[in-house]
Amino acid sequence: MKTEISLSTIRRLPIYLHYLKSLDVSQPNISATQIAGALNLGEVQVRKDLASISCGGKPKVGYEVHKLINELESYLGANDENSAVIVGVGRLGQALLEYDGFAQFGLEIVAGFDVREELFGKNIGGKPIFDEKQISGYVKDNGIAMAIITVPASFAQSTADKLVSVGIKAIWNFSPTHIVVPDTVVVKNENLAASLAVLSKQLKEK
Amino acid sequence: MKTEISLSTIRRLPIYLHYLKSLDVSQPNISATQIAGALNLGEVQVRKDLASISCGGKPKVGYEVHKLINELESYLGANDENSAVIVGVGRLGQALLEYDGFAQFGLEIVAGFDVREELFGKNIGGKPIFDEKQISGYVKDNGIAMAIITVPASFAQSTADKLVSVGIKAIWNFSPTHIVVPDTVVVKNENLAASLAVLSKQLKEK
DNA sequence: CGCCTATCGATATTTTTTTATCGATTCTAA
DNA sequence: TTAGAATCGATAAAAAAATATCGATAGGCG
Repeated sequence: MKTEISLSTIRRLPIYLHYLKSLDVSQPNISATQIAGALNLGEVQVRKDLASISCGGKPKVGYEVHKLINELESYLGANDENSAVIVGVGRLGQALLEYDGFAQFGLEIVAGFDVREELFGKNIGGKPIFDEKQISGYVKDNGIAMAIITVPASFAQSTADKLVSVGIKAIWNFSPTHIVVPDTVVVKNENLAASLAVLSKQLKEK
Repeated sequence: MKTEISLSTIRRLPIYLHYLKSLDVSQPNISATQIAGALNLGEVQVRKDLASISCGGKPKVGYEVHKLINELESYLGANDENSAVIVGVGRLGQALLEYDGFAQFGLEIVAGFDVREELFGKNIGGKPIFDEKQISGYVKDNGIAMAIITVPASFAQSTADKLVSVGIKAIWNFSPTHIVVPDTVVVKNENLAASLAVLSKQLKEK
């Protein structure tokens, strides 16, 4: 199927992938009903989501688990632009550099950048840390398209501007501020405090 | 106005709040048009969102900035259940313990829990770290309703089960696994790797 | 083999969210 | 003091997402 896949669907695909991988290998097939039950989703929704990336299951037996995993991985991971850099190697930046779940999606954080001299040349999570001044060269030389911003809020927008100017096309911003970028660039503002506030709000509404 | 506020709207409220706070104090009023322009949203959407929590602005002049901030803060922060604990004091847990943006929403992370003895009694970000065995008592004694899970994936579900059993009502899960909880509990699964994968996907679709 | 059940995929319906339109209100200024 | 522009709030329309319905098909079983 080749219609446009909605963002809501794309967001659920990694969840399916993860769940399928957690299954016992001895289970060759799985039904949408079962997936829906395990993940607390509607079974029709699961079928629709899977229909958008899979070539289909069989009535009564469901989908082949390994085939589905392949299809999900190839959809999510088939991506040339899969390297990212981190700007701002504080606690959070370090946590992300050491986080080992990215590879599952064919993604890799390849380097960190900071302004603090004492970090230059260090290795964190096996990734080198460089002087922030070198970002431009590094990004251009290596054709990097994605960047993660974990600098203090007051530097977030200027960092984003700089990244955009050197050719970054996707930004994941963890600074507690909302950055604005040109339409040609994809940005996800991840405000942790705001997320917790929303959760707290949901809790209260119950 | 007292109609149910949609989750999409609630998610945008912290963004408005943050933006308003970033404004020059000398600006007493602001229009939906201006907010929409700065944040890249539709101006009607901004008006509708604000209408749900504010008692209104005036034509031609817009909204009063300080009043709007108050209204947003009181909506987002007026919450008794505003203390959270963190389970799993690794890099990410530490980063969150030191993160200072939560107070803005009237939220506080009050303690961390881990299984590693060498952490017991330590202070991180001014917050005490305890033995995970003490969670139950702590949560009950202090009436904590929210918990953040930053343990390795393989312990995430069991940690969640335990938290639910001691009375936690909202869980923010950072382990790269999808946890399932009873309907009475609010959960947000925050899979960092999956988020980056989605961003990467969006980038590719362009 | 023929019936029953689980499940798929497609289409239709409902609900939710976003966007557009328009009359009413308030300020500015001639 | 009246014309004009900016902006609000409400209602309507459109778009997107979630959910329900239903015929078709594959396997199990008498």
